Amino acid sequence: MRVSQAEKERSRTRIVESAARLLRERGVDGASVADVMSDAGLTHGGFYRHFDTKDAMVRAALDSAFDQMVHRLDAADTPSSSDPSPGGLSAFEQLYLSDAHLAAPGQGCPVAALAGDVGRTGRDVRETFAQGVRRIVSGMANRLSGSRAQRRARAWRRLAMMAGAVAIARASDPDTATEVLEACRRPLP
Amino acid sequence: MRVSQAEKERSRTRIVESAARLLRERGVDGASVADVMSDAGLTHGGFYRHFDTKDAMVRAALDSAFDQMVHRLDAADTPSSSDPSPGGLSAFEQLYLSDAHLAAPGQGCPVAALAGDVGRTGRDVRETFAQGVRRIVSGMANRLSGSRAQRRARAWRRLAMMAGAVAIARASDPDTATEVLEACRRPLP
DNA sequence: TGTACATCAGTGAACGCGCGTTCACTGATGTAC
DNA sequence: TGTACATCAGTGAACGCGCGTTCACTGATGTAC
Repeated sequence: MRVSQAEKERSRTRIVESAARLLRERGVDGASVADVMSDAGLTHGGFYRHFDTKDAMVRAALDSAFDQMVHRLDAADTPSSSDPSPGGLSAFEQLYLSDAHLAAPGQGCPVAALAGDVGRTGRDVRETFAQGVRRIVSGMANRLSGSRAQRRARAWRRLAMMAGAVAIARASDPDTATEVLEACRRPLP
Repeated sequence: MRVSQAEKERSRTRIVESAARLLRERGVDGASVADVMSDAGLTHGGFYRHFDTKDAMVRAALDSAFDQMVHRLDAADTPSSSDPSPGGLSAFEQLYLSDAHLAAPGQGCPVAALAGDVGRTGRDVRETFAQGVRRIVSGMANRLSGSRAQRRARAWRRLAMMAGAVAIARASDPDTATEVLEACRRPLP
């Protein structure tokens, strides 16, 4: 049942998109190769026609998730419209700290969902993750004011706070989740 | 080979301490019951004389890890010595954002190490986690100035930022790790 | 353009392995007299 | 205080299960002539 090259490429795209969602929802260990293939409408046996190892799939899925995130950052904040007041939240930051983001990890930021998991994986996956995080930070820094170093430092602080807040909120009860998100929605330099 | 009640209690303490370390080092799925029992100097078969399920062990281990963290917060920051300058870092925060904390997750903050994992576990574990997080936040808030609500909100923001920063640093390459930690060491209101 | 054949995407069974949990067993501890 | 016996902490083998990965196979695709 060989399929065409174009069909194979579409399969690979579906696999990566399924992986990007399931990894964020269930974690690196919780999203099995069989789960991902099944979600992509395939059987698990064909997996190794697309990736050498599960790790390779994780890396491709992280790239895809970070692509999605950077795209959302670009869409939410045009450089001119953002940084509305000193310390005010940009549109991207409001989305990040929203209840919708809390409830939909599969479509959300891979930093909030997977930083802990990735910290325990191999060097290659961490390299891929770090590259993605730097893309988000660069995008955020571009939309801030101040010197280059100041903007970059502020972007790091804001991303760390937001990712930490969403991770804590997801790991807690609803009241605690509301409290941490609410606190992080206040102005920050 | 029954052992005395006192010996059983000592076994339980060793199991919980091993679990508290291994969970933070390897994650909830990565630290197996057999691993933990072996680390505590026992065989895995006896595990269920101490806990009904692995989940119950995770909850006890989280309590222990949060105890350790709150104790360290108390030791590092006596209420009078902290909040040295507006926005300055307390001794606890300096430790939190240190390279030593980065390199020793097994002895470090369970929020930075396990928030992602706990977000995917059952309600009981999340409840235990939330309780621990609130203890840390209360401790931090006590050492800040301003109104009660302001102190609490600032404590949430700082904890979220620090936990996010350490998680990102552990999931990245050394250069990126240094950059995010360095950025978060700067003053924050 | 048509034919012959090599390639290979996808299938489904199977591999060894480690997981959480259970169980029969051992023998020191705790208890009842 | 000493004896008889029930309790149960800890051992090590075993359970079913799902994991990542491998493999023989199928048959449509791609290629060489």
